[in-house]
Amino acid sequence: MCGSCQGFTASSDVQRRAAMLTPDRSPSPCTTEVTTPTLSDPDPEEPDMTHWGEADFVERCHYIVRDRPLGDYPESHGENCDRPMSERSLPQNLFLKRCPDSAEVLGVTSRELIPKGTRFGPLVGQTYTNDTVPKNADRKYFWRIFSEGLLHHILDGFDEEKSNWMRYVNPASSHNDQNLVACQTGMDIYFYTVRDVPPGQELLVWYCPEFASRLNYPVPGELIKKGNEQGPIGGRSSGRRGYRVSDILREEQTKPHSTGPHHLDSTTSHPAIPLPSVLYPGYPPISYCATPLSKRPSSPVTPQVPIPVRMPTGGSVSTEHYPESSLPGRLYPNPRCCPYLSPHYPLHLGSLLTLTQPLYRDTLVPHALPFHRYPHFLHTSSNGHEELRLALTIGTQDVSLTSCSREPPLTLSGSKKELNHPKSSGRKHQANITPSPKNDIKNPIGSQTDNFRASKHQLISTFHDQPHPATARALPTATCPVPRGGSPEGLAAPFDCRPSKSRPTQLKAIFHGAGDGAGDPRKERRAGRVIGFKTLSYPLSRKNGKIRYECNVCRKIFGQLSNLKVHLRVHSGERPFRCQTCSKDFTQLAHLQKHFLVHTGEKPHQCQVCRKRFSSTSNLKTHLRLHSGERPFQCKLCPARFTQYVHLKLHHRLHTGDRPHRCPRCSRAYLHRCSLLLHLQGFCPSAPVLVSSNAPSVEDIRCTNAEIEQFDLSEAADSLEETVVEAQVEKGNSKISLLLQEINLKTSSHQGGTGETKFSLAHGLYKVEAAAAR
DNA sequence: CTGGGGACGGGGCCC
DNA sequence: CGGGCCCCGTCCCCA
Repeated sequence: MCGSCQGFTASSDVQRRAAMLTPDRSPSPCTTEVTTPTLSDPDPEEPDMTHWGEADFVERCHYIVRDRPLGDYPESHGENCDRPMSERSLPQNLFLKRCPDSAEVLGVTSRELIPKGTRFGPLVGQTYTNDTVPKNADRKYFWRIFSEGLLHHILDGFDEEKSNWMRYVNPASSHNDQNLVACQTGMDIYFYTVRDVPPGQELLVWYCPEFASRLNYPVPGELIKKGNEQGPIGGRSSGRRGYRVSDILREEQTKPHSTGPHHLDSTTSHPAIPLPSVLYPGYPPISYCATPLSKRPSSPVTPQVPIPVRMPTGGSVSTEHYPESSLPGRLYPNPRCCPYLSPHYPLHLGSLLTLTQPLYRDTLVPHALPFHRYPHFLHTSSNGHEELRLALTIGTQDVSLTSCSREPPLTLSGSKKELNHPKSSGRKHQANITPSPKNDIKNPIGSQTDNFRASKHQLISTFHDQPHPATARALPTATCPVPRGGSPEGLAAPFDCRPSKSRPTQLKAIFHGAGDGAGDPRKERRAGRVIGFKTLSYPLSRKNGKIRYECNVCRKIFGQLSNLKVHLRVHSGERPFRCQTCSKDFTQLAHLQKHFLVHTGEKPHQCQVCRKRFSSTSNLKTHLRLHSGERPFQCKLCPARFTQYVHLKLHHRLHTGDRPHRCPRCSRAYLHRCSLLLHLQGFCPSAPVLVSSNAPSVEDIRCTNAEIEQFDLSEAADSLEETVVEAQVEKGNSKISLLLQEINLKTSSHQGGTGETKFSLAHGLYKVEAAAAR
């Protein structure tokens, strides 16, 4: 590091000093630098900076002081190089105030005048998630990082070897004492001086108003007031340091939370971090993402933008310092517009997710991804018109995310849906979830994709819109804990960001759309909003006094609405349950649970005869036929019988050559004459095309012939054939021709009315007429 | 080709 | 209303 850039030199002339220093936002090889004043130079009449928003500090801060490189400490200080990382990171314009007896660090003091509007940081510490935060963690050094109003992760400065000097900065207990404010920028925390700090003055920090608001903490002005109201707890030794941590924590842990639905995790001593409610499996983890990144197959898609995303495996330490500007080969997004790509990336699901190279894929696939489990991956740019894309790999699947904040109104045809988030300050955004094309084959129903994307994003947005549940808490005063330093967090409110119990309600709402009338299909219809299949009205009918719910896609009838809703996933392509091990998605949790037995090797179903075990009851039942001798699937053309239907179908192929009823125009042949007759009722693709509005489409013909094929192999065809043959014998062939004419007429009149295929109608009529012929 | 088994999709029903 | 359980059906693989 060059000498000219080693922090400030002692001088009272701020402007002169600043002119010698590095401009803001410019990467410098020096770690301690100060920028030239910007257009918004300090103004003597400038309003109180303690009321600035975080964006104001980002925009208007004048100077940047970076940490000292870790290897730099011994040379410059000549002190004990055995100091922990936190001490070695101290910039040269600061010094540590130590206890004379024990050399224990008591605080951080300015070595020289530090001008107003100087930024320190970012804060470095150990990163915790809900899963990785130790039960007995000392929360005194906890700093909470928020995203979209939700707790994102925790930075813990407790470990001196895994944190920087900022851990030693004491919290301010009054507005008068405060000279630093803490702001969150992106996923980092910075300290800004809100007044000139003369040499020898201790740095004292409190949250900026925005930060305090997120935490439901008092702003400094209120802090002292509340502290006075509360009165001392155990007295104050320094007159500045606030509150006895142990008392507060003890109180917090024994006192039920009075606000909101939050509750303590019964299994842990600390409140849990809100995480997506669906985290599956609940089984013991078995080597999630065990494959090292280097061994993963590289993507065939060339990354367009390299995004450095590190996903440490939980509790990792961030010891690097990250300039805001880009470095060659590594792109660091501007935290102001893309704050979520910070190197201090959240470690949620760190053991479950692995981020590899970014991929931009715009192929739309109606293949559901349970992104509501990873809401922290979806963020909106602060610029309402910008689009932020994230690319990542979940399991083995490459996914690109597109987040944009401007959306056209919702339409049925799969366009994007406007979202209203009542609790998100009017912010609107949408995320497009785009799995890689390698899953395209799973569900090639393109028109449903956008609908699904919209609904998924509603899910995600809902998580983001959870109100921060931290409880406002009066701050008692207390003696100064030793060692000193620590976050204001450690002195104040409990660490509690539980998922809201109201979440299911919100989840319900998002499936039907957000905003007015969300969740109410009637209101949705009135509002003219329809989201995919989920909000389509469903025809209702009554049978024996019970409501029957009909799928208006395939016309299936369900006795319970919940069954219909699950069924609709078949059409929407939604597969909300993902196996974290192999990334397969399922429509139902039960299916995922069954599937997971594949990974665990568990076979819970045992044959009581031979003790052989099976993973599913179905397979056990099939197996039991071997013992019972039951062969329910009999060939119609020979005495062969089978234990499984699939074997009968394969067997039927042997008889294909024996199909006596051949279509004179195409290659199709049938076992039963009635099948051929049905085929000839307008479903032979080689038949002359009739110019008629009722003429079936190519797709109709294909589907119907497939149905006829199935019917031909079924027992129903056998019985029907017998009946019709009997009718023919009794009443002559004219009956058949009349019957077929009737079928033709009626299918024509029904077509397009109910969505039934011609075959099903014809088949039904055929049966009716056959019964009548008897 | 047959037989056996594994895995999965989907619906019904109950709580 | 949603989750859990059970069941049936289907596809696929392999010996």
